[in-house]
Amino acid sequence: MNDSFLRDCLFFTANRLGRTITKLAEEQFAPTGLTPMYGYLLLLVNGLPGITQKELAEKLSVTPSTLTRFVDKLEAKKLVERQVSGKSVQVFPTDKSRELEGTIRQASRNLHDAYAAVLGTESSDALSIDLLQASLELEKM
Amino acid sequence: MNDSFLRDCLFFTANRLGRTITKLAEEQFAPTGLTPMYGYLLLLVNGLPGITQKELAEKLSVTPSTLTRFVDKLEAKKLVERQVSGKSVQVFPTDKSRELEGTIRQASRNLHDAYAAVLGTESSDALSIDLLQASLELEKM
DNA sequence: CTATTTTGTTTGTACATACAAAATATAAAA
DNA sequence: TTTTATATTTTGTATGTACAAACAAAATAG
Repeated sequence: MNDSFLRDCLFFTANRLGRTITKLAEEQFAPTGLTPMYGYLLLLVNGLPGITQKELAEKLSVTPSTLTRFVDKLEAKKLVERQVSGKSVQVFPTDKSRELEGTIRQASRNLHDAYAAVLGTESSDALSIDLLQASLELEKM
Repeated sequence: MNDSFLRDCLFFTANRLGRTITKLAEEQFAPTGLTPMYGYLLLLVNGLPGITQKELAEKLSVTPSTLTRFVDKLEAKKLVERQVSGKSVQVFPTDKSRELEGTIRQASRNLHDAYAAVLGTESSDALSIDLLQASLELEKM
């Protein structure tokens, strides 16, 4: 039978890799007490205190509604603070999130090391760039 | 600030592309009345009548519990039938699903054409193969 | 041939994510 | 200055997906 779509279809292969690497990433991020997405969100907020939700949604390529939910959770954990500013909402780090910065960066490095050990450093880095490039082009459609 | 993880981290870039292409795929699959994942599941069942849920879960790289949910929905829509066989469950197509086969294959082609028009046929096909290869290797971990 | 283990499925629950519609707040126009 | 338009966020709701536990059937060991 013809099940070539299992390898030929970018929808399928991209989401498959997404599921696989999410699992690996969650393991590596366990010490942070956060899932990888929340960890990266915190890095952005720590690095750009006062960044708006709109900007965060764009950088992370999630919808504004999703971002609202993320910030709700981080706020509940006292990891960020909201400040309304005109029609935007700015997001600020807390002491607690600044303390987590190092742990998150370490988890991120561990994740990279883990998959690079399997896929090779060169090729996994190249793959990541190709993926970003592809999504940027498709988002323009 | 250092937000290089937005391009260097395979967790992030794979899932980003996954979100982007899922949206495109859902548009192209709209005429089938199914989301892409369900469409591909039906193609597998049509091509291998009596395939077990375990085999389907492996081919699609989702967990067995997820597959149960998928089959529940397709069964409710009269698009597949279950038949218990020992501790396994075999899944069979219905007339309705066989009628949909052509529509699904067309949607799949349209999806491929849509992203190939943006990314290039060669490079999008190569990317898809790289993605599958990467997930196969990471799933061995 | 019974007791234990393994394998496959289902169910309860939880989270990430999206879309559409509603709410909010500023900016622009009249 | 009141009205209208626009940008941002939030809320309601829905789907995909996972894990852990429960369950059922089969395989294996004693």
